[in-house]
Amino acid sequence: MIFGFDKGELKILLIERNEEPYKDWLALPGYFVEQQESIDEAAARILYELTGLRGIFMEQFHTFGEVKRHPQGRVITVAYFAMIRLSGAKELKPVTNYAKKAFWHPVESLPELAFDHSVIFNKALQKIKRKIAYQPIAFELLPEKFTLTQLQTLYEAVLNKKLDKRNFRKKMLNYGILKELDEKQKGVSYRAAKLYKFDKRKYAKLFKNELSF
Amino acid sequence: MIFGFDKGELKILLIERNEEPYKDWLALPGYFVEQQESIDEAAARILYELTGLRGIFMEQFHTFGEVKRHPQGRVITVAYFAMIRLSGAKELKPVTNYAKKAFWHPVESLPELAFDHSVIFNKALQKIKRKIAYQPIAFELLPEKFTLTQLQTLYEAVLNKKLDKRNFRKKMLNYGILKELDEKQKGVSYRAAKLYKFDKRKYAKLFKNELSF
DNA sequence: TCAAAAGTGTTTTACCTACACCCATGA
DNA sequence: TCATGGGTGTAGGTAAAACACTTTTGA
Repeated sequence: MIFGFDKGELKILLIERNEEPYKDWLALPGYFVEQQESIDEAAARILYELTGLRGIFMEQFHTFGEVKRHPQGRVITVAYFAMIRLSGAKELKPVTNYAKKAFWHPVESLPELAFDHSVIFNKALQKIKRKIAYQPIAFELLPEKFTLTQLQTLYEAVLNKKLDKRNFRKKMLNYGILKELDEKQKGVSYRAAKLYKFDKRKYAKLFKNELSF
Repeated sequence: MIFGFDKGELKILLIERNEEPYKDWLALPGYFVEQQESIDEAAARILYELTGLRGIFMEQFHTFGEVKRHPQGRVITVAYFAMIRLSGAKELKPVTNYAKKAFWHPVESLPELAFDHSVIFNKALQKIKRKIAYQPIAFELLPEKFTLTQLQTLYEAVLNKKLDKRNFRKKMLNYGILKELDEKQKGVSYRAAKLYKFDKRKYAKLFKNELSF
């Protein structure tokens, strides 16, 4: 499950399958773990094969092991989610043969997916909804420099509800984990907004393990 | 990982292994998934073989897939935690042959465990520390009828810190998920405390999915 | 009557919520 | 000059935290 955020919408990466079963169906990216790699490494490798990106934030969230979830025998899936920055048009050229193509799709109005992938998707979405409230995963989806409105729009997209602008800003700035930059937005036809950075050091200092947003 | 709570202490069930590798070492209970069962079913079966109990609260929490975690080749472990009521002396007679014996051990001062089981244990403990704050898992560890002091002692054991009695009671009762019984403790040589029950229906009514304790 | 735990309120502080207008900018 | 989003403060309510004494019971 690879999440991205673009134009105010939360999106996930889907592939069109090129293998039986469920050939031509849409599915979540994923493949088998090799003999000599850990499951974390496998997840990172598969992400790399699909997007060409490394060093991306990834986290395991659940393992699916129903007997009948794969029509041709038992398959156990260890599911991960990743979050990547979708700044501009990132080219997607799958280096894999199990996928015809890969593309971004908004999490609203997802089509039916192969296998039990809709179940997996729902679990992931639920997980990040909770997680965004106490860990700084939102910043993984934004460009390095972002405006408070972008950040708020992201929260609104993930939580699927409107937030109050003044309260949101107050709260965010109060945590003291944003660094205000001496820089403003460019190329907009309205008052340019200040840019901010996520301040990892302050975050790490304040919260050894976790943070209550 | 099977948690229990007894005499104010949080405990887990350990086994002494009867198989190589790590024969005679202490370890977390667990074994292989059969061909025709889901991983959830396997976890429930293994719990049953060890304790004779069914219908216990269980939840998957992480999957461990490092290449070298098992000396004799690759083993992927899907780890679950379970919570059982330890009222009185429950007999433990392992029906399994991979364990010589099984016994309860306080989570404080755990000895070194086989494989990477100490890592697994720490992850589980971390998980329930967070989870007890927003989901009613504590009640799974207590007898059906319990006093507020017992409940508080359990929270203190899990969170590993003292809580204020008055604030704890106020908060708990305010959630409205406890049913006060017309009954009191018996056999204590001090003022007997009121007994309470966890009220599942009220909980379900108030919170479709989750609760913020 | 003693020991042990049950049970109970108030004050202070921090945070959450609701709410509306002026400002800066580029087109 | 207009359209668009940027940016700001306050008041009221709710929940959290700190804190100590009286009551009940059985031994």
